[in-house]
Order: sequence, then C-alpha cells, then structure tokens
Amino acid sequence: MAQPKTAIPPACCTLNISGEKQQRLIGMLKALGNPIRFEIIKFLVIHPGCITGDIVEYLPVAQATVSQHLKVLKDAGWICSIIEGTATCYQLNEKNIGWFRSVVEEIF
Amino acid sequence: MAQPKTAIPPACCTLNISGEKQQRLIGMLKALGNPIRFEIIKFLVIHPGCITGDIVEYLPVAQATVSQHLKVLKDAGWICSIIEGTATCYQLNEKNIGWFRSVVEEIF
DNA sequence: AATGTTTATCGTAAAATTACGATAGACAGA
DNA sequence: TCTGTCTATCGTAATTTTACGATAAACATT
Repeated sequence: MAQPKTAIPPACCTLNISGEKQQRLIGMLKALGNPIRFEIIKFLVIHPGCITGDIVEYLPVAQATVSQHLKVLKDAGWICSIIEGTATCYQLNEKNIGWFRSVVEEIF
Repeated sequence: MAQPKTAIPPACCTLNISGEKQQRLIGMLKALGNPIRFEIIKFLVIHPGCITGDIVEYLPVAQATVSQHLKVLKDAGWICSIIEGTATCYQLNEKNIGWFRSVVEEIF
C-alpha cells in the first residue's frame, strides 16, 4: 500500500468496534441523522411521556409521517412507548442512549 | 398537552443544541450512519494517509462508489485530503472529530 | 510525445427514504 | 350502541441515496 510522504500523527480515535455492536451503533447514527427525527428526540427530552398527537402538533409534518419517524426511532433504540388507552406515550430509551454515549466515548 | 399517568424520571440527556451547530452534528451523524462509510473511517484510523485506491482495494464496491462516499465524508467533515501527484491521500479530520466527540459528550 | 496510472465526475439505474391522504382498529365517552 | 378520538399501517408519489460503467483530467513514466 502507498505510504504518505509526510509524517502522520497517531489517530485521534480507535474506532475499535465491529460486528453486531457496530451495526447497532450505525443504526442509531442513521436514525438520528435526520432533522425531523432529531427534533423529535429533542422534544422528548422536554416532554417525556407525551403522546403522538403532541409531536404531530409540534412538527410541520403530517401525522402519518410522524408515526413513521417514531417507528424508525423506536427500532433504532432511541425511544420506547407505552400505550395509554387510545394514545401512545413516548419517552427516551435511556438504557440505549446511555449505551450510545458510552460507545461513542469509548471509540472516539 | 397530555400528561403521563406515571411518574417520568428526569431526562438522561439535555440535547441542548440548535441552529448551525445542530445541522452540523446531524450531517456528521447521517454521513457516519452508513456501513460502507463507517468502514472507510475505520480503515483510515489504521491506514492514515492512504490513497483512494487502497480503500477501493479493501472494500467490496467500485471505485466510483468509493469516491462518492469519500466526498460525502469530506463534506460532512469526517475526513480531509491532500493531493500527491495523481493520487489523493485521505486522513481523518481530527479537529472535526474532536468537535463531534465533545458535542456528543456535552448534549448526551 | 506516447502510454499508463489515479481519481473525480457524469450519466443512469435501482433501491431506499420521506411524505402524504385514506383507512382501519382500539378505546373513551355520551 | 353510537360517535368521536387517537394512532399505526397501507398504498403511493416524489425525492434522495447508492451503485456502477464510462470518461476526462492530471500527473508519471517510458
């Protein structure tokens, strides 16, 4: 392999990760890498346990779209939900968010 | 707004971010939330200053595709490049990666 | 100068994402 | 029961992403 002609300092991060752990991290990164979904997460920090309709009211997108984004965030592990009658209450998945933070701190 | 019927613990993170800073973070998250691009970043940790061809050789995708992913990573701020003759040497953008790490630690 | 190497870009096709309206199921209240 | 509320899902359209081959530009080497 080609070698650089100038000196390269040691890497600033290890990125020592692979397999399922890497896949899980990539899934969380991808899910959060969307402006609408990022806003949903921010909203849930301030309004834990709020229902779908609250998020729909807050965001400039249709109810079906919000529901779709909530599913993506849930599948990626960012949020979890409990059903209250006809409504669904959402909140941050603190366990997984803690995992995300620790992994980022570990490999970056 | 609807209030939850069960007690909600304080949020595990602040996500206190907005505007350009938020946009920049989302851009980095989105760029890294792709398996091929994640592998490129991992490869650059081990092979700093390597050229496009080295990455093409390592990954199971065509040269044009690698070049496209490199552009995405560069635009997002993950990597930077210097031209050496006909080749292009890539390495991690340590300044921006440091920014990413500090922002994640700050808001999560 | 002629040839070979390297890589970014172009054009394009396939796949995935994003967004919306409509709808159905589940529940609450009259 | 009947009506209204809430939300996930379906079907679909528009957009974006991903991937590839072909090509051109820039530099190396002969």
